[in-house]
Amino acid sequence: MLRILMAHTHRIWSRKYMHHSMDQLDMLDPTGSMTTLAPISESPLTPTHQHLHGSYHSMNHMMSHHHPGTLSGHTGGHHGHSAVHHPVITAAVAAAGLHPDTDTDPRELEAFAERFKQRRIKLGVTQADVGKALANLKLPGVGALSQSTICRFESLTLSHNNMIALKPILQAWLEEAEAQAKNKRRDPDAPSVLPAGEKKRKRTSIAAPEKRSLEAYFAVQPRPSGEKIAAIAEKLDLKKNVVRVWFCNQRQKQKRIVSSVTPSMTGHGSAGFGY
DNA sequence: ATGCATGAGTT
DNA sequence: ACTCATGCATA
Repeated sequence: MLRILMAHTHRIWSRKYMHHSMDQLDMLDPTGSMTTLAPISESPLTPTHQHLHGSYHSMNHMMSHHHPGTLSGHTGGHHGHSAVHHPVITAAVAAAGLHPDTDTDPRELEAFAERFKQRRIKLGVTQADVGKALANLKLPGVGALSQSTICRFESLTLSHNNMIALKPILQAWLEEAEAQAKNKRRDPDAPSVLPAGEKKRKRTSIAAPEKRSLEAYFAVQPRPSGEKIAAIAEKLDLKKNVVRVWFCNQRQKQKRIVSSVTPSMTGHGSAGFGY
């Protein structure tokens, strides 16, 4: 939790003082009138990939998007300072038999995520395997999950609430898997054959220079108005939607337990500061 | 492991 | 138009 609080603090700090090194912020004017959308030193060799996605949209993708039943009981404020953290309240709740935040405690989540990964690997199971296995677990309203989600769970790159919702499910799988491991098991997987004739959608990629600009804008105004988004989009020569989504995703990132901003060292209990 | 995106549910 | 959980595609 200490790490989280510190990371959070740092984040605030960053946004407040970082512009000493970001000259581009001069034209951001988060207070409204944006008459200063002047040209910033942009790299002339900026490949624009955004028009790469012609029509990668097939109805099938929409339909096949099965939602395993949103298993989220997100009741507002999932931010570190819930009343249950108060010593007195915690004691009271504990006395009442209700397990307070033994389940919601970030440290517990972190500890579990690590144990989970170790034991999963010990079992010789991949993240993708776990995701699929969850469906076979047949828990109420629990379907399969992607490799992405399992990975994010293990690396704590999910929201606090998301982690809490997934923990019991993954815990159940782990126990089941280890139980069977004793009885020795193993079966070859089914060959995943993609439904013939499907256009794979292309992932639009935002070039580094544009990304840097977006980050600068975000530092000043994480939630730009539609108009500003449009202006930024035009200025960077990106589609408005791409910019809007970028900001949304950026905001989501901020809410992750572990801010993955440093692609360097990954997943090790020692001084793993995200930043 | 992570970037860009979708879609259901909110505000 | 946003938040949230989640995933395809890709580095």
